[in-house]
Amino acid sequence: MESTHQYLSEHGIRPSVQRLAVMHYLRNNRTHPTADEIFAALRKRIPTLSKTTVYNTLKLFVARGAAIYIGIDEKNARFDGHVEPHAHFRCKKCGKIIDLDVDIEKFLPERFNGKIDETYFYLKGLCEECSFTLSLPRL
Amino acid sequence: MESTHQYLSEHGIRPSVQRLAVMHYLRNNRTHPTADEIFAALRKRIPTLSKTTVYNTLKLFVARGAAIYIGIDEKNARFDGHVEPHAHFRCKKCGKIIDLDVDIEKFLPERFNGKIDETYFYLKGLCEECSFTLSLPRL
DNA sequence: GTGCTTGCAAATCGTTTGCAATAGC
DNA sequence: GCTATTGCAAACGATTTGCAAGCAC
Repeated sequence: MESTHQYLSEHGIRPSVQRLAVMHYLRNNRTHPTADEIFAALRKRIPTLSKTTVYNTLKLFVARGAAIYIGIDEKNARFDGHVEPHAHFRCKKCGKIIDLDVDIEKFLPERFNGKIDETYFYLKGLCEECSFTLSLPRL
Repeated sequence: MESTHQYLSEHGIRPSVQRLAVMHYLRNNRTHPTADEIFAALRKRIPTLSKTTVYNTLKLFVARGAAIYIGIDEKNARFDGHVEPHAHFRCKKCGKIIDLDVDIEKFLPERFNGKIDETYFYLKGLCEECSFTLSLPRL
């Protein structure tokens, strides 16, 4: 994988210890974390890190197209450091969010006279593990 | 259009002045309003209405499948009283949210071993009016 | 009267803002 | 030294909660 330094640089984002840490976390943990989850995870290595900086940094990343905002969870904003178009699935039992390869391009409406430049495709239901668990007989 | 009374009844929701008003507003104003917008609009006719009731009511509608939650706007929850699957487009200039007929069924992922039971397709960009306005020469 | 519904006030909590301290060139 | 960045504390605002009063059958 491309270095985090280089990835930030390609998006016109000056590196800092905090920014590198947040982006590295996003790109190496495909869990679609909340700002708070990122904060909790990085605080161990960077004890001076503040939640404000995590929020500032995520906002900067999204503005520069280096990360995407995921609105699949009604409670919290979630973020993804992989910006190539793809769909997200959220399990209603375990809460896990999974990336799905869906060719979103080919489903854009044919007759629409505006200009579409962002697409979000969210799916909800039961993930494989949770549907399997539910199908087991009660002990 | 089907009566609001009947629509609520079909979803197992007991009618009340407040519930009828909220659902009638949702089904007759396809603006995908926020709880606050609904509250502000109905307060005129029902001066005793409280925002808590609007929230309670919307939550009940979503739980019973009589309305859907729309997470396209990062600031507020929005609601739609039309529950047949369709996509939503939000103009980044004027903020308007438009319904789009997109056959969501046809682009569900083929190989996915979980169970999908909710789909949300959100598009963002410039609506027809706003892209036209932007293309005009400055006066 | 019993259970459901409403609505007020207060609490909650994710996120933003103001601003002074700090770091990097 | 100057500008960008960080981080603390306070503010904000949408939504939720606790609970007492009101309504319906």
